[in-house]
Amino acid sequence: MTIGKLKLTNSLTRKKELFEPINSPKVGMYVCGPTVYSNVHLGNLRTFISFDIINRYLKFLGYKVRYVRNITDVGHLLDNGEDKISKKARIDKLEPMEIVQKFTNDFHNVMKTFNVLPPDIEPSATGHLLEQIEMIETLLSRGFAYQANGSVYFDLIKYNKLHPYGKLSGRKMADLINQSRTLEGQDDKKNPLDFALWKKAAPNHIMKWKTKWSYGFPGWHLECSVMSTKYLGKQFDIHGGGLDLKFPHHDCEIAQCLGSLDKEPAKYWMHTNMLTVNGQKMSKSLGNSFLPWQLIYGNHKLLDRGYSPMAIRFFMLQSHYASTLDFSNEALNGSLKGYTKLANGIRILKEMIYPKHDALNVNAALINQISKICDDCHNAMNDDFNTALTIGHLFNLLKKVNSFYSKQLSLTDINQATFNRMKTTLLTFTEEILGIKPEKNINGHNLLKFLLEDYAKAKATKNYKKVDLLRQLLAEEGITINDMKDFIGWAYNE
RNA sequence: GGUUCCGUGGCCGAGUGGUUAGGCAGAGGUCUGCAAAACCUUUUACGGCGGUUCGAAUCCGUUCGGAACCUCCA
Repeated sequence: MTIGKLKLTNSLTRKKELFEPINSPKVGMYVCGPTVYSNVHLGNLRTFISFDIINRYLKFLGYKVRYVRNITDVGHLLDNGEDKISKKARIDKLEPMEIVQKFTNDFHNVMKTFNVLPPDIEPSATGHLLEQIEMIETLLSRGFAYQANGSVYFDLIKYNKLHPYGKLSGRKMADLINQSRTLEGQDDKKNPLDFALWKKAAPNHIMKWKTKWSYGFPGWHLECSVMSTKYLGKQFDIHGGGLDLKFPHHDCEIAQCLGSLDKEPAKYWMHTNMLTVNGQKMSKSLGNSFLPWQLIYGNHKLLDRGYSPMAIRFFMLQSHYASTLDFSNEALNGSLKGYTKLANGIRILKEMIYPKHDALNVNAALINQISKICDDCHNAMNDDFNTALTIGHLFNLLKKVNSFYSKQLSLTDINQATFNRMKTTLLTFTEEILGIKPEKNINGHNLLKFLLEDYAKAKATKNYKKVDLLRQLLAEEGITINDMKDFIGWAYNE
């Protein structure tokens, strides 16, 4: 066996571990989704593309994955205690649910545009208020929470006596207490580190629900604990999110789950790294973030041009999810060219058929080489979903395909089984696992065929004026004509 | 200050003890009416210093530089 087993980096242990699901072949995966008070930006997109790959690859390996990705539609507070969605609703004079719907729609459009598969369940915080209230009650009854002025807070000092708080991010309570910052409206807390489970709403607050504690709303961390538990059980396999959620959000989730259920919620924690611009994290507050649409259409002052969604997806997959990825025109241009090369190769490969022949010239070395590259692709994905390395191997395979196409290598040198494996591997990894799908489709294949025949005739009669004209006309339609040794080929332009 | 991480060739970006990552760009070649595409060959490399080792980009120490988190963030 030359193909190994799946390993992934577990943020909880900081080690690369063999992936062993709790109830194989079932796999439960929870990923923190967006807060829908504005458009998702490119950095958010990177995270969701990364988990899309993980979802796709786990399914490819035959696991029965239940992928849950939430929509946060309440509970994210600003420094002054106002809810992000409430604030946007107040400014735009809209119902909070109109804000939520608008940006949820945008989020879904972006996901679809970038070929991100939808999750199996996409729960929202406001749809799970009863469950959240129940968890608060459990925490209160177990003594890990306390009421103060209509709000309920998680008692971290008490919790920390039983379970170390901050183990995911490597923080210690003593250090945290020394460094905590005083925020507005936190006078009710026993300890500044305690976080809200339920927050009493100010009179002008629009999003609020009646409970025995107050008219109020749930704290942000609570929804993820509640919804992951509800749909995946007390313990599930993978919990993911952006690196910036590791602390405090994910440490708080662990505290809520352990505090109410006595179980570690997730076996493996996975964190995706940040997209950077000139070495700095892309974020809304720094003003260096791009919207996906701006990148597609090229309408941003930092952009030289627009890039197609698949070129952008390819760009992101050329790095590992746990590394930062720096964003620049130069890097994007490089990826665009690489992507175009891959897309053209895929088109050629789809039309390539193994010829009928007497297999006399079988080249064992070539067969071994091709099968090794196919193994390499699997092993690269098995190594913590290393898409960058996988793409490297796919290009090695692509070279073979192109060599067969241009007849620099002959298909009669390999047997049918090798041909089939080469074809299946390249197509499956590119389209199913990496989710890179063809963007351009030529309508009017017959017309193209006719023009290429005409072109060939013009060439044969050395009518170069016509030859050049046909080349130019087709170039304007996005097609490059390639004169091959004994036939006329074509490819997509960038 | 605490926690975590990074520094690879012109650009992006894998690799973690010995053997070509890959893409883009550059050079040469095959092919070509000229091109283009493709393929082949090829230049530029592991921040500095010290250590471990037969051997280090990879391990250890140190130093310089950069980033993220500690406030909402994917």
